[in-house]
Order: sequence, then structure tokens, then C-alpha cells
Amino acid sequence: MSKQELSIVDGCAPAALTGPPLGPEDAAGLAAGFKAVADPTRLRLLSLIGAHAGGEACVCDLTAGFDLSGPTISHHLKVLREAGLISGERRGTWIYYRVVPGALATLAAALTSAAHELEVTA
Amino acid sequence: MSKQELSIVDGCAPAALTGPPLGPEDAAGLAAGFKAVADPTRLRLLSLIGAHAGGEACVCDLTAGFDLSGPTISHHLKVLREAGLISGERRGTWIYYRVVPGALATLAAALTSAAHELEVTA
DNA sequence: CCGTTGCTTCGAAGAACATGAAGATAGACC
DNA sequence: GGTCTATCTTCATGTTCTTCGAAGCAACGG
Repeated sequence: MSKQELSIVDGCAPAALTGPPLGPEDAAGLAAGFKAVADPTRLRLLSLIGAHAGGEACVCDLTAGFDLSGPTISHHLKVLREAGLISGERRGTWIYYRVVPGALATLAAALTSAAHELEVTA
Repeated sequence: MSKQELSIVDGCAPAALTGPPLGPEDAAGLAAGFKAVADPTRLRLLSLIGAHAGGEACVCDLTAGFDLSGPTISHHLKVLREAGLISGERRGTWIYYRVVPGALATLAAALTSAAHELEVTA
């Protein structure tokens, strides 16, 4: 088996921590998404891209804000891309990355639904 | 004491992926929270505890739903506890765990604020 | 056509993590 | 008090992740 691309928005499954006890498959898909975000570098990358003018940034803008080598930034970008959280587009010399809004919202929804239910229960 | 307890609700920092470009410290704290959730076992653990009657469950109820050994479940419970996502209380023979609602909401807020801003921008 | 710049992939070293086996602790029951 | 069950804590091991350097494509300018 090669490298399977686990995307958050794959089957648009409404996986959440509430309701049904969450089967192993849903848990694995959700965990893959959180794992992509569970890194300070990737979190800042996401933040930097989102905060940039126009909602998109080229890699040269990103590497400037870190004390990491180019290949390392590229690696984290790839992880984010394979998780379906960002999308890259080549325009001339530079490649511009932008955040995919739906993926972030899906991840947040799994958490908020659980938090909401808990508040109601409490 | 080398092992520092990284709790999501530590300094109630309003860290989010939006607004300021997210400094290294905030990113690290946020990443620690997501890392605790970035595991299928812990995600299901969280789901199981939340879905249980009364919002709390003892370890014996939890281990039944997994193909993992007791110590392994205990380990994941410890990670969740140190991240401030759950709290355990001993009542007689069993220890009952319950989900801390605020921590989950804090994590979700960091994602939702970013997703919301992106939708508005788009 | 050739050199430069931007970004990615390949390969590898080191650290961190998940898991299980064995031992230790806390409470319940006789 | 003694023993049993339930849970937690080390310790060891195999796997995965992070990071870097070197090499490989793609686009621009001479």
C-alpha cells in the first residue's frame, strides 16, 4: 500500500463527537485532520496564509517568518495540502497557497457540537 | 520536574488563527491541544465519555470498547487529562472521567474564527 | 542556450509517540 | 488483617514524525 491521501472533506461525513459513539473509521478520518493541525509550524503557516492580503501567500512570504529550512516548510505545506486544508496554485514564478474554508469548518464542527451538547447536559 | 502540564485553558489566551499572525507561543499551546485530539483512540475515548449516561464513565466502561490493553487506555486518558480536556474523579472502586466543556470549545473557537473570517473574505 | 531563482522530492539522522508487560498503589470485601 | 479487583506507573520496543542537506523540475532573464 502506498501513501493514501486522507482528506477531511472526503466523503463529507458528518462525523462528530456527539450522538453515536463514533466508530473507528470516523475517528481515524477526524484524527488525520487534527494531526495535520497539531503542529505549531503548520498552525502558524495556516495563520500566515489566512492573514495575508487576499487570503493567499506564496512560499517565499512564508519561509521568511520561520527559522526553518525551505524543504521543511515545503514538507509542512504538503501535509496541509494532502489533508485538504490548503490548495496551491502556480501563477508564473510563484506558487500561491490559500486556505480551504470548508475543511477548517468541518474540523471545528466536530468539536463545537460536542462542546455544545456538554454545556446543555451540564 | 521536567514534565510540564500544558493545559488548553491555562491562561485563557484567546489564541486564534485569525487576526494577528499567531506567535510561536500561542501556536505551541494550541498545537498541544490539537495533538491530544489527533489520535483515533483519544477521539473515541472523548466521544464515549461524552455519550455515556450522565456525561461520565469509568475506565472499565471505556476499555470494553477497544482492542487495546488497560495500560494503553490509561496512557491515553493521562494525555487527555494533562491537556485539560477531561477530569477524573475517584468514587469508591472506580474512577469516573468527564469531559471539560471549556477546553473543547476553546479549541473549536480557534478553528471557527478562522473559517468564519475566510468565508467573509471569500 | 545557459544561469539564476523558487519550490519540490529524495534520503537519512534524531526525537517523540503508541503500545504492551511487569510492578506498584488504592479501595472493597471477608 | 488478608486478599482480591481496579487503576496507575515505570520500563522497553517498534513505529512514526520532524528536520535537514542534496538533488531534481519549472519559470524567468540574459
